[in-house]
Amino acid sequence: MKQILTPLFNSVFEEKLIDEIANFAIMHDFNEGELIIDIGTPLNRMPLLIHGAIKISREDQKQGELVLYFIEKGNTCSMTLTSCLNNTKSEIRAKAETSGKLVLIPIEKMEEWLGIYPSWRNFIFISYNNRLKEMLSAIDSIAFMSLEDRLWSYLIDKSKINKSREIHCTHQEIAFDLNSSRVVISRILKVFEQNNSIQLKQGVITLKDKMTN
DNA sequence: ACATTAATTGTGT
DNA sequence: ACACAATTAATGT
Repeated sequence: MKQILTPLFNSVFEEKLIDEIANFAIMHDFNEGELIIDIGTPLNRMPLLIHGAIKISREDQKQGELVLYFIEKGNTCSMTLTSCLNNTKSEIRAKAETSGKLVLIPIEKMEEWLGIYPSWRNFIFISYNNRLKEMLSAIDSIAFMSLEDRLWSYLIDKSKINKSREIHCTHQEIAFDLNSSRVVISRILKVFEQNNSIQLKQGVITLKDKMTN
């Protein structure tokens, strides 16, 4: 397991810490679409993503789902961190966007390491900050951005994550992620297509224009 | 290769 | 938001 961890984390963690992780963490492979954490599940391990991407979303009282952000390799989800530390249940849902691999770290260890390894402390702290920022922009997008803009950044996010200009999913699924209706998404996508920033096929959306990195 | 069906997407009200 | 039309993909014969 160490061989897998080292290339990703050797610039972040000291070697001794990587050894510790290798000793105590459990490796888990997952497939696209797999539900990794659901709302209300108690958390006894902290996930650390190795490959692939995970979609973090929140659910409304009724049926509405709303995507908060995506996690990429080398990161963890700070919402889960909070839940782990407080020993509370998950407030979010984590679903695999692509297939991938993650390691699960027991809570006791993650707490123990906080006191021992500065690099670990740092990592947790940075993760918190990053996610907090993403949360803020998620809030902004809901509160202030038009659906059109939200959809656009959603597309950009997806293409970044899959490292491809091709996004493979139906309008229905997007609508679900953005907590909107399919018809609306279709209409906006149609506009994007007419603006020549997108190409539309059934089940596939291709970004043509600039990458707004 | 063609017909049938289901799923996805487009449009008007 | 809804209903329905049109298009595309999947499946059987």
